[in-house]
Amino acid sequence: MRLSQLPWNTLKETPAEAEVVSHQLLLRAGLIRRLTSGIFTWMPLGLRVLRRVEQVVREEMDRAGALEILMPAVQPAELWQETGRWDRYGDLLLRIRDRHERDYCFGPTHEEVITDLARRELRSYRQLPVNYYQIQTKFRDEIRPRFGLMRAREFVMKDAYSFHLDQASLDESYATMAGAYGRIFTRLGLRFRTVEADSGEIGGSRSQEFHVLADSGEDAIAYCDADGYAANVEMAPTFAPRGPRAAPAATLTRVATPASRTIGEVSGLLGVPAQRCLKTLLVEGADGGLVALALRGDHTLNAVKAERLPQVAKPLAMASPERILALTGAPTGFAGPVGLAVPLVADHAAGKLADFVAGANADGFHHTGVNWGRDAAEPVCADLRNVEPGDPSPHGGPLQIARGIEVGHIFQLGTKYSQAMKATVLDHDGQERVMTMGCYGIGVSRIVAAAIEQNHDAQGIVWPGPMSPFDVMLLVLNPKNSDAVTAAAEKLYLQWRQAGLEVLLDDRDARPGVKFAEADLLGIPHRVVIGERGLKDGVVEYRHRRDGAEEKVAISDALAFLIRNRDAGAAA
RNA sequence: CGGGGUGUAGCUCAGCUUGGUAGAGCGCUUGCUUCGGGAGCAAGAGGUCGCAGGUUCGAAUCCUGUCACCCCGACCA
Repeated sequence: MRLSQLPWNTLKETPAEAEVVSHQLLLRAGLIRRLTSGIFTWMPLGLRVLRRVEQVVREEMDRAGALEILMPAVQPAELWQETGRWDRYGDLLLRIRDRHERDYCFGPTHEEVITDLARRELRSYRQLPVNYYQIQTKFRDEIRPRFGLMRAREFVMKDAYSFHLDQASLDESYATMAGAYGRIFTRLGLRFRTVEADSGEIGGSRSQEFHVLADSGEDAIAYCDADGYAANVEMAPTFAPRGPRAAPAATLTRVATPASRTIGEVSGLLGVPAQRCLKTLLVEGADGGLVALALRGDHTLNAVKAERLPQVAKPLAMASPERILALTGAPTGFAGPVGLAVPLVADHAAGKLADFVAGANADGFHHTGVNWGRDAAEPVCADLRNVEPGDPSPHGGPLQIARGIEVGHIFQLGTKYSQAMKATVLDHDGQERVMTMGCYGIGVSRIVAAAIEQNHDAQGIVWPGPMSPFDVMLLVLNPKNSDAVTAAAEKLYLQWRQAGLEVLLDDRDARPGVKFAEADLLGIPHRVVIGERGLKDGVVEYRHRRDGAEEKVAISDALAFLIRNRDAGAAA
């Protein structure tokens, strides 16, 4: 493609509406344009990125035996009423009415459509298993679209649905998909982690998320490189510290701690590290009373875990200051286990504390030298806290915590939809059997944003080779000044393309500085500069976008050199 | 939906408090000079100041309504 033929507008300044880097750079590099909140146009260069991602996804899905179809974007309400989601899905569903006053929605997902298709098409167990997929535009009417492509309302998604006679077959396809997903993100050149997701709903159902690692990610992931464990921080369990609790050594003492409500303040005032302070949180109980949750001062409460306690009301709700005052006789910040008249559950780590500091249930007072079993009842212990870096994983290795952007999710649906929609086949014995389903999604357009979040610098985007809009950017310096340079550039452009390289030729009559700056902004990994200077010596200058080191390459060697570098980048 | 903020040229923003009919930088057009990291000079084009009412001799500016967008929260594969 020739830049001289392309109306390509870059922005030197950051548009005010863009909050995150990926959004800023996508706009500045002229890859997308916003039409309205959460809805974007893909510009020529941006669309090439999207298409490359799609292509990798498509190839790996095909390789894994999935069958590509394309379902309608607009879906009739009747199907959604069958599964009950017409009412349950809520405002996320964009509803449309046609001229006959019939209700439709713009599909936010396609379980209903695919299950309807399956019940019509699939009749015999001999046709199973089957895995259909599509790459489609979806619409979810997000309450608050934000972060550009990261949480857009209209977005491109690859969704796949598999149908099986039994769980064993589903397990097999699920594993195949997990493998395919790993290959997809690896091929795209992204650093990612596969994490175990919530599998609480139906017994036996499994679910894994694929996260691109980036500091700006919305999800926190705990992982261990040593043993391969990875999970969403909400899901990662913590374990009781090994060994017995230290024996009480200090005496229970009431100390004045005026206006010290936070662990930080109390710890600072008394000179006791936060690890030896007890954080006593009061929450609404399932029976209408209050429940105390005790954590070590340096730990934080995990709401998901807390909600699993039978004593605790769902959803988790902190007690109001009024109820805390009524119970403890003190404002918030002074609660403690000594003499507290409500059930108490301690985190495993908090339960191992001895001679610790805790609130005295009196305004402006704490206790030091508190000990379980002596000053307060021996606590019921449970896993209540978020994992911290360095905590052991379930496999034993030390955990690290990183932020991630969810770009893929696979899960076993079971018979949730097939049951509701009576999607059955005849089994070997001629009996009707409800099919078991799996469901596998990839946020294709979100991958584009995630890739930028993970790969950028002060100059602009640094595309991973496989998803760059072009393999090579050929930058011609001052073409107007030299017919020889122009001729040499044209020759290379033709030759390289014939050899299968995708080349973006900057043949514009623009100043070199502009070309360099815009090339960096666009972020094509391999940049070749051809100018009068080098041409005299028969060389062009090569620079890799990420490394930044320039090297001169003989024009005659350039093609082989580029192909080698491109393939090395794709393999890495 | 609750809270906050912003709508002025393609983009980033000033002007609004204290009403007098619109500005800067970037971008765009033309010319000259320049030409290896977002050039310089000169001359231009471009805005019913989101929209609708109202107050006023006069409204970008004050008032009311409305729409859009952004941020925080709740919510959410």
